[in-house]
Amino acid sequence: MNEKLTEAGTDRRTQLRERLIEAAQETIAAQGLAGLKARDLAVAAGCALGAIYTAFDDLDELILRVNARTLARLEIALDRALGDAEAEQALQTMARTYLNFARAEEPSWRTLFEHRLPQGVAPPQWYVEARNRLFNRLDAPLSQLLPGTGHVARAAFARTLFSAVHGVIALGLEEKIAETPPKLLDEQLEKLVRILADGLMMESARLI
Amino acid sequence: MNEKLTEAGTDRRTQLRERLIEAAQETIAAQGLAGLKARDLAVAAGCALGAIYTAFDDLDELILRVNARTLARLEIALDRALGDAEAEQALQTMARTYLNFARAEEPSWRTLFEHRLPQGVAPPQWYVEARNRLFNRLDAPLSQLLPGTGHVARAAFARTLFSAVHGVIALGLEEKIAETPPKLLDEQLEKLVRILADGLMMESARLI
DNA sequence: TCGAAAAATGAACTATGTTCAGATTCGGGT
DNA sequence: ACCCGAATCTGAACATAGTTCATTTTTCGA
Repeated sequence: MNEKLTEAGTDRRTQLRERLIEAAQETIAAQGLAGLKARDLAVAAGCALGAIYTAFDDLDELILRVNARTLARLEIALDRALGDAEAEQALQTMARTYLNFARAEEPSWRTLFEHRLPQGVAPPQWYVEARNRLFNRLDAPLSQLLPGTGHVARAAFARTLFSAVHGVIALGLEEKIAETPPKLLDEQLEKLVRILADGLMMESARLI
Repeated sequence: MNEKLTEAGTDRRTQLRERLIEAAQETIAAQGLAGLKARDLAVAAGCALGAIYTAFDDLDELILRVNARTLARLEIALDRALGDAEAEQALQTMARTYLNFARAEEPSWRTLFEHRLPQGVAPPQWYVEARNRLFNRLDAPLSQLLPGTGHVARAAFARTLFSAVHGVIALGLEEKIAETPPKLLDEQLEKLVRILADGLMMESARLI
């Protein structure tokens, strides 16, 4: 009967969920969120239209699952690129890796931010946590550039830095036609991070 | 017969367009883009459902018109706040004003970035221009902080700065439930701009 | 082997943007 | 004042969505 809800399992229900997530991921990667249609999804996953709703409450829940996987791939890319570089170099590498990821998986990446839950519905805890893990990646380099800052303050500023870099990339890749030329975007992002790192050093010097 | 297409005019067609833009603006301001429904809009504007499509090609065009007005209000807010303050102070004021505007008109503001045209459709020229005017607001303060930089390079970096600030605000106001506390967002934004201004001064000093 | 519980099915329902054939309104010419 | 053609408006009908649920099919323990 009803197995533990948190357990992975391999029963039919779980397999169906997996096939649906897989199919939705492929559609989103190829055509973006707007290309995801319940009927097409059912065909791709080899199930009936109604079966989608036996595996998930609605498409929103499914999309969140796809987003979680996109976040996981992004984390892997960041960890790989990071290696051991330090301080400003680490920040540069992470920003650059984030840009590369956004370019390589633009529809999936954009879906992370495009998708909105119905008004008043909060994203589930597991999703919020997955998102926050991203910001933590910035903690190490920041603690080098801002020694002596408290953990909480650093976490807050990590989020701010991430958001700033994200903003530059999100708007830079926008407007498919008159998009910022790739080379220019590369340069601008590097310049922004350099200026931020310089500013952080001054901030740090000011405290001494 | 057919008057010039670019002329404002006050014929029935133009009045209908105005009523529709007005009604759509109110709906978007109150309920966001997702709250905009063709049928409700027709009722609000006092016309038949089909009449919407005699005034606009589709809802996308109407939404762009609403966005243009939101941009215009944002520009007014920036100009008012700016006055004559200079350099870092000007940047701080603009960032702060942008945040205030986003908070005061969150659904309208969010619609500026949430709305996506169908794949492959470019936004009309008049809309792109309205958007770009925003970035130009940053040119004056930047030319103080980065004297001797060329106009083109400054324009590019103005866009980058705007995007960074936008990113912090956009992600900071997200997740209605676990949203960043307002006070913290205020502080983070100020800190980011201060660090950027500091970094810009170092950048500038390096060139001498 | 049987029967009840679980799972799957897909037609039907709801909600939404868009179209279009017909009705209505408008304006100029007589 | 009247008519008629052009412009405009109308809303039922259509197309496409997500979602539901009565029915059918499958599963599996007794």
